[in-house]
Amino acid sequence: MLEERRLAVLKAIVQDYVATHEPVGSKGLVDRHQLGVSPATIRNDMAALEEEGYITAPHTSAGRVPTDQGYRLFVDQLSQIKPLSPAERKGIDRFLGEAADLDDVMGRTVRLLAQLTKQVAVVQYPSLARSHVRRIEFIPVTDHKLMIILIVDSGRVEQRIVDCALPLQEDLLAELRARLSVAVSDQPFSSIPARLENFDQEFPADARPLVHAVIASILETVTEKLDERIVLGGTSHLAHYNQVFAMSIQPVLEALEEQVVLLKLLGETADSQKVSVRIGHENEFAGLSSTSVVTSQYGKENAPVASLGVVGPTHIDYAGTMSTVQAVAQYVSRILSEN
Amino acid sequence: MLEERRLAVLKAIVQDYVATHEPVGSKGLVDRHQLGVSPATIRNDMAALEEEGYITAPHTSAGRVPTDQGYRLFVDQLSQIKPLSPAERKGIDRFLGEAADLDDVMGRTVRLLAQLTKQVAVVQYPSLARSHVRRIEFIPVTDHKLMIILIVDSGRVEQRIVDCALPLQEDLLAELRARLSVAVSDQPFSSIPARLENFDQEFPADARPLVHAVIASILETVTEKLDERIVLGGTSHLAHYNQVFAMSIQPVLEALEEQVVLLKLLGETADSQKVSVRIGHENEFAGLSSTSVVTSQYGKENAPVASLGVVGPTHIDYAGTMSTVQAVAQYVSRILSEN
DNA sequence: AGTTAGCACTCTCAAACCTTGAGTGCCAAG
DNA sequence: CTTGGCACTCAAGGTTTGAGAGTGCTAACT
Repeated sequence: MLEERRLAVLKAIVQDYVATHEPVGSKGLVDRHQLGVSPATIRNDMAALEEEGYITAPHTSAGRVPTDQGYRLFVDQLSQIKPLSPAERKGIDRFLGEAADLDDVMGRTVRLLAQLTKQVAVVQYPSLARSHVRRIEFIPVTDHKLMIILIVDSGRVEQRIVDCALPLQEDLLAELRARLSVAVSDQPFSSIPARLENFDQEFPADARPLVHAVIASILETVTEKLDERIVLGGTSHLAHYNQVFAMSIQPVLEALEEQVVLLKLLGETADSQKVSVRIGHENEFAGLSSTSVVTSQYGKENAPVASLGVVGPTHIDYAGTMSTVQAVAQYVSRILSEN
Repeated sequence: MLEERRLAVLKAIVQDYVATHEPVGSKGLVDRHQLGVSPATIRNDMAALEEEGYITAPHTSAGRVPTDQGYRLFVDQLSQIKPLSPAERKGIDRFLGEAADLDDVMGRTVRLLAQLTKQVAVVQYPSLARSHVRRIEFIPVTDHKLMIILIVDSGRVEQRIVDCALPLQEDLLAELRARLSVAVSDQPFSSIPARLENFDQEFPADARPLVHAVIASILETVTEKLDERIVLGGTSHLAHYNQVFAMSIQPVLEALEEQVVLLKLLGETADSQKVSVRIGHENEFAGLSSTSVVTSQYGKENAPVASLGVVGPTHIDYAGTMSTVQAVAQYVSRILSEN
């Protein structure tokens, strides 16, 4: 009985605060919600909630504001993902459906997410680490230079140029390509280092320099280039908080400029198809300690290839944002699998 | 005589205002600069300068602030590009010298520019429109799918996949590649549409579908993909102005998110090796009307391939910024020509 | 002529002060 | 356990005041 109402009060507080961005008091609560009790009773509940750390008062005589912990409880137990309206779904479908190549898909996705949520959107390119090599090709550029092209199943194409001490020999290249093809085709990137471990043993000694150079280059691509690509959008929405809310966006902008931070942000997405939410101080990075991050993975059912999401203030509309992120992730998954 | 001192006064005002970001008064001017006259005399000059529109007073009893027109005069006549210190040159050299591939060069450049100038940095990838095709290659992906790879002299590699109605024939492809090679190798992109105009005539009728598809795809790459790539960095520096100066960064962030705007910004760079400066309202876009843009082209001596620059407040350190932008552009040019 | 000192005037900024109102916590009664 | 009543607290907004910075003007000086 009492427990139940307290949760209802917390829910109402979060909803009101998200809507108005102003501390919410007991009077307003009973006005705007059918709680069936008087403000005084609500005050008692609020005192209890504050005691337990779910809400806090900015100062003696203001209303209450949810804490990170309060939002957490709200997200975990009190909010349900609301399905998008058919119109929204159709809009997403149409906008993303027009995309031509991978770059286009990523670009459109980030703009779409930013626009729908009115927040900063973050979209990661399909991760090489979780992709498979589809093909490998060589293009001799000059006598001593070879371009290696890796075609990846997610649609990405990686290329790299190798400098070789000795002139390239066509037949050797063909041989190398054939064997490499067998060795790495349709294999996950993560398994490639192991697969190429003793690869050079199959070749005669005089072919080793070239083989080594090529393998080294591939390994470099496979490991180094794993610093994935990320696109960002909607940063101008940040300026809004700055004015309305008294919070500096500098640290946030700084964090968003760091690829490393973004990668970790998206990388920490729970390994499930569900949407993941990190609230305020749950974020590892100090600069993001007053923001919430809503992410989801996309890709095949059980084999996500990357993540996307949005970064917003902690007083974000969790239900709406979560559903949008989830929907967009699903659409991107579908579009990618169609190619 | 009188003209000369007035200019000196304007110069001093700009310098002081850039340094302090506060309106500068007659008293402070004579204190900080050796003008050899009394404040009262300066006041007369200031009144004249205001009359002519070079400076303005925020309110009755504050000092003066340069107008866009004032900055313009300062940049054109009163400031000289100061050479970088050897230490700075060395720093640039070392940092950019480590770059591996084109992506790396661009990424490092934008970070470097942002860090050196403490402003938002904008770097455009070498423009395809001003590049030359170095090679063209085909990779059959499936029976009906062909990947076309364009290797560009600036280091970019463009790829595109063509869907073909008929199965691909190896010999036809080889033939096509050979002829295309002759037709477009070492030619500027801009000339390609013309060169491919009647290209299909050389082939037998039954080969036309494939030839058409390939040509269409190349033309598409050549024209559509011309929406160039641009990287952005140092946006967090914007937050600083927001706090110190009372100017909203929202419109600026919005403008910076629009590829189109950025492209135009960089595209308008004067066609010379010199640094170009656009001040305040000289910028076409309303969102950037309180910012200054300092850009320079980079590339070969007489054949620039793209532009880079920074976006900052109108009260930016023009001399320092211009020299930094110029130096970075030169280094990037050198590094690119080395490959 | 051009330059200077002197002076009255204007206007912003910051501090001090007051008032208002929202919201709380507690208590005693239902 | 709930509720109405009441005293209390505190932030926010408005007003007043004083100080300070800077200007424009005039009259005298070189």
